[in-house]
Amino acid sequence: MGRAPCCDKASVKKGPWSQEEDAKLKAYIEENGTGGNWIALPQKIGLKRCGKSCRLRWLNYLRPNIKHGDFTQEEEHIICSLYISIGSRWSIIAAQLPGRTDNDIKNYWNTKLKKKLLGKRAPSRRARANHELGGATLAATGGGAMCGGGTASAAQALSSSALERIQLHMRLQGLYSAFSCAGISSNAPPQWPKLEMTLLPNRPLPGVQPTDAVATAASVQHHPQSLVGHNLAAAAAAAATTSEVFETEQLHPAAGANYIPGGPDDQRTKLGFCSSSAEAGVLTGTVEMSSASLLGGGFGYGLHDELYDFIYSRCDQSVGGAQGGIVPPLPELQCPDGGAIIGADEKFSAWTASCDHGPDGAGHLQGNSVNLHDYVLGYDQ
DNA sequence: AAATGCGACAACCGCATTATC
DNA sequence: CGATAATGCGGTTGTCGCATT
Repeated sequence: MGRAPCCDKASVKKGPWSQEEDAKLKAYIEENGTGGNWIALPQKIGLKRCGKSCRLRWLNYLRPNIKHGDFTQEEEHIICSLYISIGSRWSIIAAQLPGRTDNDIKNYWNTKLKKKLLGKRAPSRRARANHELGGATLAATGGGAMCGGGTASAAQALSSSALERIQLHMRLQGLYSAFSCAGISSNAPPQWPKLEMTLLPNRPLPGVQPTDAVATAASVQHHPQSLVGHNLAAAAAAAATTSEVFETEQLHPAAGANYIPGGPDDQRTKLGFCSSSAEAGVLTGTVEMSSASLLGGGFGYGLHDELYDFIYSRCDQSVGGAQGGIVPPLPELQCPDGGAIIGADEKFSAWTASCDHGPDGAGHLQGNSVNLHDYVLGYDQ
């Protein structure tokens, strides 16, 4: 026995809403509220719509203070940061962006931000070769090849969302390890994500478990800054916080003398990037984007700047080796059986292979690869 | 000018979770 | 405490408009 339908589909209208329907629904809810029963609501007001459809229409378009389009950089910051951290939990992300709906954010991510972040890299030669040899590829996100040799199921266990997050993480890990390789202290603090700064203080993340991507990636790198410490239960109530609080308490956290509202440092701080001065005490080296320049050292261009520029396509405006917006491709992901590669890139891998990433290899960049198993276990999707 | 491709967005669908009886 | 209903959520699809061929 299947589940009973929520409404009689034969007598329910589908498709775009008319102005009359919108007006009816809006007028009724503004006057009477939803009555706590969306299913019964359309009959009350004479709408031939499913209750779920009414709810969606109200939540996404008719309720007051809804914003559409024109996402700000701050909002992009938060979306990117949270997506990397918690994945496609759009309702949670939406709760951090007053006036935005989960549907809006989801669409914005799928149509713009995802391409911005993941769609810039051409497939590696190896990935192409795998594809030519019959290996399936994850073309949609520009991702690497699936596990080959009959291990496709392992890769299939990863959703595209998880893979996107892996890709983003791997890029970050690649940048992070660049510091280690350049002889910079391996005890350097975690650079990403610093959600403690990005999230509203009173808007913790519900349902974010230690097994989630960031926690996993962070823990295996001895990064204490995972999401684990957040108060998960209070999220729903927290989501009702005003945008003013959001602006004043969250997005302008810097109180130091160097803080310039709206300035570059401001933007970076909002996303959780330390200011270059703040990290100077630990990170005295520099990193550049291209593999060649990574080997050769560079100018005072920090990891956070790199990442910021990466996200906002500013590499071509920056100092150092980044050229023409080219970002360093992903290091490789290796399946547990050691046989297959995800997101391979020869240049970057060759470079990382030359680095010593520490004694306890599990979960670290190991030579030119990372054990996929660590990630598979960490994802819940 | 027509055909085609593509991006953006609104809406639907089905599953999971929560509330109620 | 289990069954059922209602709601919430994320993935997917459909449609429209614009750009390109």
